[in-house]
Amino acid sequence: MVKFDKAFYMRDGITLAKDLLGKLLVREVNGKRIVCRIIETEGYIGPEDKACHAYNNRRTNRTEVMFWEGGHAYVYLIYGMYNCLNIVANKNNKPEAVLIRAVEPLNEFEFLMKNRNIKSNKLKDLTNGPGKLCKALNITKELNGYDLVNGNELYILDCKKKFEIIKAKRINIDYAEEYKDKLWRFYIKNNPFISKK
DNA sequence: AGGCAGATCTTCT
DNA sequence: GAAGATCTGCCTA
Repeated sequence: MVKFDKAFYMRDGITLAKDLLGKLLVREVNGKRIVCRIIETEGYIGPEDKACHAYNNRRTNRTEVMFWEGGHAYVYLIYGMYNCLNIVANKNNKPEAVLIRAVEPLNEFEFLMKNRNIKSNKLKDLTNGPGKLCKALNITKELNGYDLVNGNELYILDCKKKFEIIKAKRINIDYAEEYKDKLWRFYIKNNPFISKK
């Protein structure tokens, strides 16, 4: 299996959101190598997307990484408690990113359980949400700006497995006016690890 | 099966 | 000072 090169990430955020489905997200930490399949994503494309943190080219400490060229990790804290992992897309100064909303764990289940520390012992509760998967995979703001092309702590591998893609509205962006109804959420049909519906 | 409160804190106005 | 790309446990039915 092949690690993606820069060119894979240097495309628009919607195309990348679709193309990341089914690919393998790899996290190396504590001497372990955790492999997950990406099941659900959302595209955010500044500056015109009102749901995007970089709407109207808003460039701040937080959104800075979105303006970098594709292939970096954008990790931010949400609701004071949870981290969310995004994959930066497109070229330099095109603030676009793909939110990873859900993944399917393929190994190291006990490690993920321990990180999550919840009552449920169901496998599907481990990583079926953006905050959940970050906690399970030990992804924090230390990885903000991380280079997915050259790094070995977090990266993405190709996978040729086939599946059907469902398009849907993005989640929890009611403030985004006409952009809240864009079908920029994508997930793999019939996969049990979807975050909602 | 669905609704709700609470946890918790960075970011930007 | 308010809001937010969320999640969990507890409650009712």
